[in-house]
Amino acid sequence: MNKETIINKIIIQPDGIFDLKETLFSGQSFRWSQIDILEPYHATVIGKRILLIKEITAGYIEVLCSDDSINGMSISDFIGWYFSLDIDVIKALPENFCADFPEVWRLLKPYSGVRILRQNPFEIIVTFMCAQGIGMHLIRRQVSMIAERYGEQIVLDTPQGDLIFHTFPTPLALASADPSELSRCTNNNRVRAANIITMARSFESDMLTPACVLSDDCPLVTVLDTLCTQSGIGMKIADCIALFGLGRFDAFPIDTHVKQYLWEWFGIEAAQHTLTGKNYRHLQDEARKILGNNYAGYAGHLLFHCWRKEIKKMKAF
DNA sequence: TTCCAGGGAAAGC
DNA sequence: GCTTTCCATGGA
Repeated sequence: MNKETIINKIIIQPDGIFDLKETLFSGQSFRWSQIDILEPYHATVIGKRILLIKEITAGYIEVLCSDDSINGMSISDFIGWYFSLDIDVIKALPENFCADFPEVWRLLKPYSGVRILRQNPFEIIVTFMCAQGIGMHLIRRQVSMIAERYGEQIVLDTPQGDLIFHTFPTPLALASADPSELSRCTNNNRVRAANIITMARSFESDMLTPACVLSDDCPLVTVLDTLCTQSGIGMKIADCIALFGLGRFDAFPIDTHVKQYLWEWFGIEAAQHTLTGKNYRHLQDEARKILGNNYAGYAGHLLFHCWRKEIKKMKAF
């Protein structure tokens, strides 16, 4: 059993002026959880290191970590990269966006602090394979159960007592999992469990990793096509993997909420029709005309949260 | 009981 | 190739 202690306390001051407060952990960050020690923290495990966010204000982020580096980067550099603090997607929107959609612009500006995290590709693939046709709550539960059952336990030694964390399982751990046992972690969905195992074996044998590793050089469509060869990964999930796990901020996933705001906010008529494969691509093209190409997915994610919270009045993130 | 939840794949045209 | 139908599960 690994026992970790917090050895680092670091203050990060983003270059841009983001109001990260409250919005930082929105959405795709399924493995972030609130924990209670003396005051609210947010905690997650990156590789084998534990990361705690102690405080976030408009000007800085205070971070605690169990090591002085992660993935070969200093904690400060890692945080900047991990939270994509270099991206100001509001500024990256096309010039005429504000003039063309003033009401959306007004609603969207407070969401500029929503960050897309550069999360681990394998973890994101598994996470979004768990995300078909079910609610956020159940997605989170599946990911937690998978980590608890197949990940490595890490204990954090704190003055207030031990806290238990789990690393996300390696591809090998899931590749060798028993389907019926894994299905207990996937809402008893055996097909999903089998798909994850098959994917993990592909990942292990480098059938998937080239597209992931080389994604920066790889045309987006090639990355997506490679992902879609896996059973259990369709177009939407492939886009989510590219966006949240491969740093492809041009990938634009379309789900039921995105489809709704594409019609309600931007008047794209095709968004009233069924999401067939052809219509899905068509809607992406239309969205890129409005949001620009390079950060279409990033902007879409802000719009996604803005829509859910401001219009649909949903509380859960 | 019914219907929805950040879809996917098989069957059908 | 594109569209419609079926599938699967938990929770409100």
